[in-house]
Amino acid sequence: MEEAVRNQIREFLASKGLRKTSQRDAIIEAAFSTDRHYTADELLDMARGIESTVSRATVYRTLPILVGSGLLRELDLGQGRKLYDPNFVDHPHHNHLICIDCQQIFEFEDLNMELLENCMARRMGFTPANKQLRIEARCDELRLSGVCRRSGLEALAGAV
Amino acid sequence: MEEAVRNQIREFLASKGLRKTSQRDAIIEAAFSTDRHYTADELLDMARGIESTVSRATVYRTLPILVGSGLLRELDLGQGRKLYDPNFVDHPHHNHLICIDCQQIFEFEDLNMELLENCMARRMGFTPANKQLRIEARCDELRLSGVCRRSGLEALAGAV
DNA sequence: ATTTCTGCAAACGATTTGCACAGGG
DNA sequence: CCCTGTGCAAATCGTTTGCAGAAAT
Repeated sequence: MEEAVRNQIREFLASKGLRKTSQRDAIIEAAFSTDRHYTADELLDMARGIESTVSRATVYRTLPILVGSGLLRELDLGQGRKLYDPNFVDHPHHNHLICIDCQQIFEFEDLNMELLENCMARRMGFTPANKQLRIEARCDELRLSGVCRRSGLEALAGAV
Repeated sequence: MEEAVRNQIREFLASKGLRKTSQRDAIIEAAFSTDRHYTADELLDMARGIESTVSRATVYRTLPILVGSGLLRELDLGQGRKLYDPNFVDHPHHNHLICIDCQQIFEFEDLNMELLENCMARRMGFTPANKQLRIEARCDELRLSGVCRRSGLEALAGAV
């Protein structure tokens, strides 16, 4: 976890009068020790690797705090559970493409899209606060060659 | 409900060997009798207005069929429950702006955005199948004048 | 000492499912 | 008749919450 992130979080907690506990520390440390997406439960596992007394409830109570700090992003990609994305600071405007074939999530950024979204919102009389674009798509390579290097998946015969 | 939609659904059910029942009829009739978004539970209420024996289970079992037919769109706007949008046929590429102040959902379309999304997906080696853009935003009018004329109005905006 | 935090377990709410019966073809 | 469709109620699953004790300030 970067020192800058650690400091920002520390400041945020202090500004809200929130206390420093070993459980929160462990959750925070775990939350920013990767650049991959994770679920609340996966974060629980990671945090328990640092501090074994962390409970699921505390993870669920801490996540909204981190999201509120602006350093962690909450994603709902429509899979029945939320994902958390610590990659938010470095890439604040990234979008997500979900492969229908292998379920992998790919991040991408595009300045034009970002501008266009802001433009649309303003035109309607709003100031955008949070945007999420989700594209579900099929892998071309899998369809054309039968194999996808990204996933190692092989296409079923006859699949379109 | 438009006759064209009714016919398309009828054909779809027949092509899948699905039977015609009074409950399904009522659900289908209800599903396409409005152009507003609704939840599964709201659809249950509407369908019961037509055929009182409709159960929640049947609604939940019928919804995926309608979505599969391509005439009804499933939305997950990150509110913990799914929304269904019968407006899909007329406006296949619309996006959603959710007002943080009044929670109203506004639909809008933009050709450039549509093109850009397709372009991004193809550049990454994918063929897009389903796209969903969600913008959460604050109402400028409410912020500036303290009142929003839209609040209390129809949620389906005429924005283009 | 005061107040926030915590773990536990129960509660929650949308959705799914097993079952035995109803009803469409 | 056969087999799909149905209602009911119980099960699921991620997430939230009430409570009493633990810990931070």
